[in-house]
Amino acid sequence: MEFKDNEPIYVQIAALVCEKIIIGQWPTGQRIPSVRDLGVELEVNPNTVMRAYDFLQTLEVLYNKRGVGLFVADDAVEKVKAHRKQEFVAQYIPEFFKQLFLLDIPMEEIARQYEAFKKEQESTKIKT
Amino acid sequence: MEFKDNEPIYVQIAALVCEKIIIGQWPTGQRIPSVRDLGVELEVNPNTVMRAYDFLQTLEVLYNKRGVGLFVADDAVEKVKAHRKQEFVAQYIPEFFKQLFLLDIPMEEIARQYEAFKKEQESTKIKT
Amino acid sequence: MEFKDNEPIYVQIAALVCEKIIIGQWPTGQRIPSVRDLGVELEVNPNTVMRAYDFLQTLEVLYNKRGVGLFVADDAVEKVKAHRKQEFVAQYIPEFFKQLFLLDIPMEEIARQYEAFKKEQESTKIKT
Amino acid sequence: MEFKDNEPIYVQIAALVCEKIIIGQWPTGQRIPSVRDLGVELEVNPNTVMRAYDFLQTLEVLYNKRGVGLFVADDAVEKVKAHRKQEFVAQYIPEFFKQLFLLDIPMEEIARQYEAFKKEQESTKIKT
DNA sequence: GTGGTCTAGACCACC
DNA sequence: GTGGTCTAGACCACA
Repeated sequence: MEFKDNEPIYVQIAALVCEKIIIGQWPTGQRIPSVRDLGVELEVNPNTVMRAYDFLQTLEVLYNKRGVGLFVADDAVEKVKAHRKQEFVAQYIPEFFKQLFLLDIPMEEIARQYEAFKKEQESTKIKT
Repeated sequence: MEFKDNEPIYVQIAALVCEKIIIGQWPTGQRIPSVRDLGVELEVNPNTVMRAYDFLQTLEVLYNKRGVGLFVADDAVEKVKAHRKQEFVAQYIPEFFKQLFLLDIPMEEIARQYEAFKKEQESTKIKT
Repeated sequence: MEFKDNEPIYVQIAALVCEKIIIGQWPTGQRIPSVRDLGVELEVNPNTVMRAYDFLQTLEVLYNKRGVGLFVADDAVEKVKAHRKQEFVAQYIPEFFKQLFLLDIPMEEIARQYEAFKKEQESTKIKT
Repeated sequence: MEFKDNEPIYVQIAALVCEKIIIGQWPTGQRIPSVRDLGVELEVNPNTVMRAYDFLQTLEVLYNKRGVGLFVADDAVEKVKAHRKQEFVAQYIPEFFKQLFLLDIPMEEIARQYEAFKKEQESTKIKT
């Protein structure tokens, strides 16, 4: 897998995991891939995967059954959503509005583009 | 001034300068503060300001009269807007849409909040 | 049963067994549950129980009658108490005092809380 | 420096830093040793020091001036004390009481030992 | 097998 | 100079 280089890899992995949890690909209560396995799959060092898992453990999205593996917490989906939403509202939105305002981009255009984006998403979802 | 810590300070300073140019606070053709002065004002190392200015010179938003100082280019406003818009559309928007989609936030809510934001901006503009 | 995750499970099981011996729930000379039975009861791997039993055998708190099972040693209570007390004084107390000192917690408060704790213990003991 | 081997080194380093902050050896607002320097002093890898510093940054006890170094937060002392006290009450105290109760150790003995401990502490303090 | 800790060494952006 | 990221590889306790 290819990563953006303006953000640490482990952060991107954490985000990836969160998405898998949100969309239900890694269900609640289930064991997730070991750091070694995911490391091989993503072509990164197991330590890097661990750092991502570590972060999600402090968020209590994952928990550890020792000697067994890491598992998705029961309320992981809500926690992830809450965390992401908070970040979104606190950081993304203000910056977004500022840019829109300074660049004189009408909200209608954004809304139109978003409709197109949503359609695209749903069509790709069906394929998967 | 306090800076966000998820972005290099010099980038934030460059953005600040761009905004001053867009809103006309630093008009085209006019000399801008020295790195030392702005460094003192923002409480950062002059080198950091220098780096921001350098960056804007490569974008040809600022130009250098040797021994005199840095000046705002004639077509600075258009250049800045073009650059920012390109960045905004290419990087910001896709990520923004993705979050909106994953978190099930309706576009209508965003639009509503933006109206409030615009009103606030205009009222503070008058004060300044 | 749920275990603390800052200590190996087998150590916690060993401690649990010791307590049962101290309070007389598992009297001296008596056979104790098999690793399988206790494993089922505590919802852990039998191997983990085995490890706890092994540890207590090296302490000579338990002894093995081959083909029959594990039994509580005759002087188990004294041995356990001696062992625990030694550990308590050597490791726990110094750390405890250090914390108390750094955090400016008066000994009187601790003593008061302990009285409350004792009362609670005795009242629950009656119920059981 | 020598570390206990029943606890990760980085945790012990974090605790060490906290103590230095509490007793005022590393005052509020002041820069602390670089990861490299402290690594040399404690004879551990800089990465290990960093992990300790990292942890204290998430607790907002330390903060980062980028390219400059790490600094002790303004309210570091209170934060550290609050954090330690909470841990102390939630984990240490219950275990402490339980042991005292099971081992029939009178509170008076503990209190007496603590007095001795305090005197020793204060006499060593004078030397330093 | 699992996660976790630690080291050594490299590279980076930032100030 | 600073912190931060990443890798490779070793070792460990735990289950």
